[in-house]
Amino acid sequence: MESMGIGAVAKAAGVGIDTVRYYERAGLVAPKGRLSSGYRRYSELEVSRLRFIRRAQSLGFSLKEIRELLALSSSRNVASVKRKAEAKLADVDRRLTELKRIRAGLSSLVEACPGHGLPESCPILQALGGESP
Amino acid sequence: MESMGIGAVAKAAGVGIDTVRYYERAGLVAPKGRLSSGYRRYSELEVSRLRFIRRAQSLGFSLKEIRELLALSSSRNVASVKRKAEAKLADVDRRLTELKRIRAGLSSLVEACPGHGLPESCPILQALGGESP
DNA sequence: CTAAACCCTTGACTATGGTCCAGAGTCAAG
DNA sequence: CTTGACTCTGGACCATAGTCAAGGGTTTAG
Repeated sequence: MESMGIGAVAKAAGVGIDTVRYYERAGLVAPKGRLSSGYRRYSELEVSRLRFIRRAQSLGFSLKEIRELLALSSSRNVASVKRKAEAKLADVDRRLTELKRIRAGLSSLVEACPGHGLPESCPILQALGGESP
Repeated sequence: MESMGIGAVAKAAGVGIDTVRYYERAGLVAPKGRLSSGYRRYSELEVSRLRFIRRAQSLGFSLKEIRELLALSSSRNVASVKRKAEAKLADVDRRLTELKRIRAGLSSLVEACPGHGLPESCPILQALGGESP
């Protein structure tokens, strides 16, 4: 498989054709070349790049951040790539901490609710109606 | 301060006036009442509600989810309130699991990257460019 | 009373990350 | 050569979560 069309590259990377073109508009992937007809031609390199994008997205990077990451990877600046990943990790940790806090609050509310009786006996309603949970 | 206008409630909750009206359209907050002129009037209750929305949002809840959360408070059925809170807790747990997965992926990548040298030595670029776990 | 500050509605516009469609052109198999 | 699959461009459309502007009316302080 020397080179492939947009349908093949999309299928190989597990994304939609429109998504490939969307990523191209967003400056994330470019075809290896074009036929005289205008048809885009891709190689395995672009498949890897598309998979990189998907993987990075699943790790919580926005397309803008991924574009920066890709730019850095071609500038061969390993230190910058690491710094960006570290910043993202810190962001994830912050979310994790806050989510754990709300989990604890919600959990104690659920445990304290008898599940029957008057609304006054339900701490969930008390918490939502009155002060913040 | 018996009652306040939209500007005051927005300021007290730390959001924009347009945002308050947007939340009203989205069914998240309603003014306590209106003047004959049509001006919205709010009490401290709405300030709490707005603050709750902001906090829940910062924890990664969408406005749709927050609306569901808030709907719990207007239900008079304690059992159903408890069930919904439990479902929301399960939601939070799923989020937590996903975030932990993201954290683990990022963390191992960051730890394995030397922060200098050739891109070939950077596992952030290598791992993301290669296969998926 | 006047003027500043405030508020009203409607509707357009922003960014993100796509998805879909029309109408036309191109490619590959039979 | 014909047919069906594929691809092209451009633009519309979706949801989410706002933000801003136009062109009014209202409230309040001096």
